[in-house]
Amino acid sequence: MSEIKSLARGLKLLELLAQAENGAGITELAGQLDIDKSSASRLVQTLASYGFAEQDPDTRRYKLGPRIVTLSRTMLTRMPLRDEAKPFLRRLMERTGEGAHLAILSQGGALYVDQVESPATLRATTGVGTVAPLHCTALGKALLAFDAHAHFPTELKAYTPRTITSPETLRVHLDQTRRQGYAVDDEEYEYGVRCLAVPVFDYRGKAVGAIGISGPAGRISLERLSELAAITRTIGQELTDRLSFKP
Amino acid sequence: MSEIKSLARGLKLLELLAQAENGAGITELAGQLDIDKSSASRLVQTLASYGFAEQDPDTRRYKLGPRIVTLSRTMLTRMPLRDEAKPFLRRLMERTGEGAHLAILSQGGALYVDQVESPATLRATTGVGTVAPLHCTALGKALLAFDAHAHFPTELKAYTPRTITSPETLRVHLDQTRRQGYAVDDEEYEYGVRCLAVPVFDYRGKAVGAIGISGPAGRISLERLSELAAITRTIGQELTDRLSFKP
DNA sequence: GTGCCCGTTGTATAATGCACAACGATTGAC
DNA sequence: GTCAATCGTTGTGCATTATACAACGGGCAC
Repeated sequence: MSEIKSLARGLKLLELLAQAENGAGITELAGQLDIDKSSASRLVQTLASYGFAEQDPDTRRYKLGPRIVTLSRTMLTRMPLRDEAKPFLRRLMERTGEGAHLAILSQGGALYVDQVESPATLRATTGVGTVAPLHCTALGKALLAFDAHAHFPTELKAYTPRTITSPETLRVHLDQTRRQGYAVDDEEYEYGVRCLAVPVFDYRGKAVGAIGISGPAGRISLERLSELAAITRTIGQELTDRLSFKP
Repeated sequence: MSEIKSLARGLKLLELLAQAENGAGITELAGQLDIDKSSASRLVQTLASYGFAEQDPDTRRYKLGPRIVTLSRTMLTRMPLRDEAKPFLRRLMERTGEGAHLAILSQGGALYVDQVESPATLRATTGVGTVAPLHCTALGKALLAFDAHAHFPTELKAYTPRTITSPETLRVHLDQTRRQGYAVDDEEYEYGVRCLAVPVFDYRGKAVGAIGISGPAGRISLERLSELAAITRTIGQELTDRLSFKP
């Protein structure tokens, strides 16, 4: 049980550095963690000596270090699901013409772990590493509906007027999602952006992620929706089939 | 001076987890750091409780956690150079037809922090977060030649028969790079891949990064080299100009 | 079933991180 | 230009805390 306190503080400092827009000063950091300046200074120095933090030579303020970017990449390249899904994401993009994404459940949201951008000039781009809410994105809904580990969100924040904010409505919506086998985000997270997503299962039948497309509502029209859903479902099923032979 | 020991150990554990291909066990980790199993267990538990590590429920082995990917993204989005460079990277890709990259000096190499992929089916893709050697890549050479903070590599590892492995040759080569204002990697890092890069300077005249293109040697032919170099130099200069008004 | 190896947990001791304080450096106001 | 205030860093004694040792419980192979 017992956490290592100073390691925990160091990690909290990393999160604070991440939140700070233009870096953070030692005094400021110490205040937020309610620890002494000297402790904060030494902790951040340690982070810096391993490349996890960096000091601006001019302002003496600290920010996140480059080592994190490196680690992130090695983590992503070590993710088997990502390798398996890549060609299917490409196909999904080519057949629909829209940006394709792969997400997993993480940190109470949908974590985007890979993408294939659409060549169209007008494109909805959600970068790898983003955590999107579960209740108003297609990938999120797909995870929420099919992944047993997903916690039903306690707060349904409204991002647009179309966002579903009532738990009952969302539950009904998720039932429908399960029945039809794919999830839709109809401008519920961002104005003018529609998304479609389907879950992906591993050899044990457990949902391990979701793939989907995302694009301007003008191109992903309501008339094309069922056609695009069919394509997405097919490719999702193919990926699931591929993952069935992995144990 | 004095490092916080347990934080340092936690960070070392992160690096070990990054190196481990298929996750790592506690005993194994403890052995590599020469600490007790119990310490390693508690440290990794702390990492896990903040999402920096993750335990496979089946094998009980640990691997890197998803929080790192999130942090990496926030760090990249907070990097001003990246925002400034993005449109220039796009232009570079459009005018040359090759994949364009932005790199900074970090961890003794060239850290790729952004890219715009070529639409061509045959493309050389080096993902964001990769650290490439300085002596045999165009971006690396550009940084090595123009960034005063760059340390001359102690070991010049040969990746292909064309890799420059002699320090004297490399110094002469870097002099030439400085004179002509752009760097070339002629299949010195990867077979069949040629790259071109130019440094980018901030308002103080200090090199803060490099941008360049990378593609199959068939398309980046030696005849087109000077033409492509001119384009890259021009766009690099434009980005440098843009950064001059930032203080 | 039995022995082995793994990850986790309890505990006393000693090492380590912490609070307080002082120091140099930088910034801003007058 | 001078002074004061603030910031980040560094020393140091004390007390908290991380650690090593040991024991435990579970999974796996034989």
